[in-house]
Amino acid sequence: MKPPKGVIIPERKFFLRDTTEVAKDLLGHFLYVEKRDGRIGGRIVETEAYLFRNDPACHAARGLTERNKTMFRQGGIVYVYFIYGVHHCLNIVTGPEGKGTAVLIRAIEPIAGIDVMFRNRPGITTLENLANGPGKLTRALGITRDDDGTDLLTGHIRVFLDPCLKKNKPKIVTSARIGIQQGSDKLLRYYIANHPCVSKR
DNA sequence: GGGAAGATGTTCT
DNA sequence: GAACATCTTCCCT
Repeated sequence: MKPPKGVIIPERKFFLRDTTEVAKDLLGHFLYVEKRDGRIGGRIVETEAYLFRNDPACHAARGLTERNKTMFRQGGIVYVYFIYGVHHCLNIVTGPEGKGTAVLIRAIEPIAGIDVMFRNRPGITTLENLANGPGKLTRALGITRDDDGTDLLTGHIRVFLDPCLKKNKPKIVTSARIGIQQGSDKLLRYYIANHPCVSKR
């Protein structure tokens, strides 16, 4: 994929770091998908970390299975799973191979291919509601289990870094993760303060 | 604007 | 058979 003008292309080591660091550092940067309809995507505004060690909410916590095996690959790989019989969720694997940790992308601010996203989300009328939640985001971007295992450094899904954030760091809010029972006491959800596209305050 | 209900594939007990 | 990293619709205030 041809990167947008002025962005920085991350190296593999960006994703091989500590999961909570990656989850925070992804905020404000760009996520793009390029398929039949051209390049669509936007700015990441909300993430959650899933840690494996001591984290029962993490899919990898119960060991390697057919469903979660992608989570045990090296950092920078996309892990997509199907939930509630209805929705897909997009994760970015972090750490070295075999670690079993990942960052859930919970929301983006749409920037490119907005018309395509509206087409993918019939009935939605506002920009804020287009991708402000993990299931909504995958629907808007057209991501399914077929995209599981895509490498963010070479594939049709990419992360690009915004150089402007080095000077203007976004204000990050930390909170408990959403929609889980076990491990809900851990503060592993991160989002950009006062951003309209965050799923929940 | 908010709470309840329903949809429904895949994994695990 | 239950649980699940969710979203939408419907009805109420």
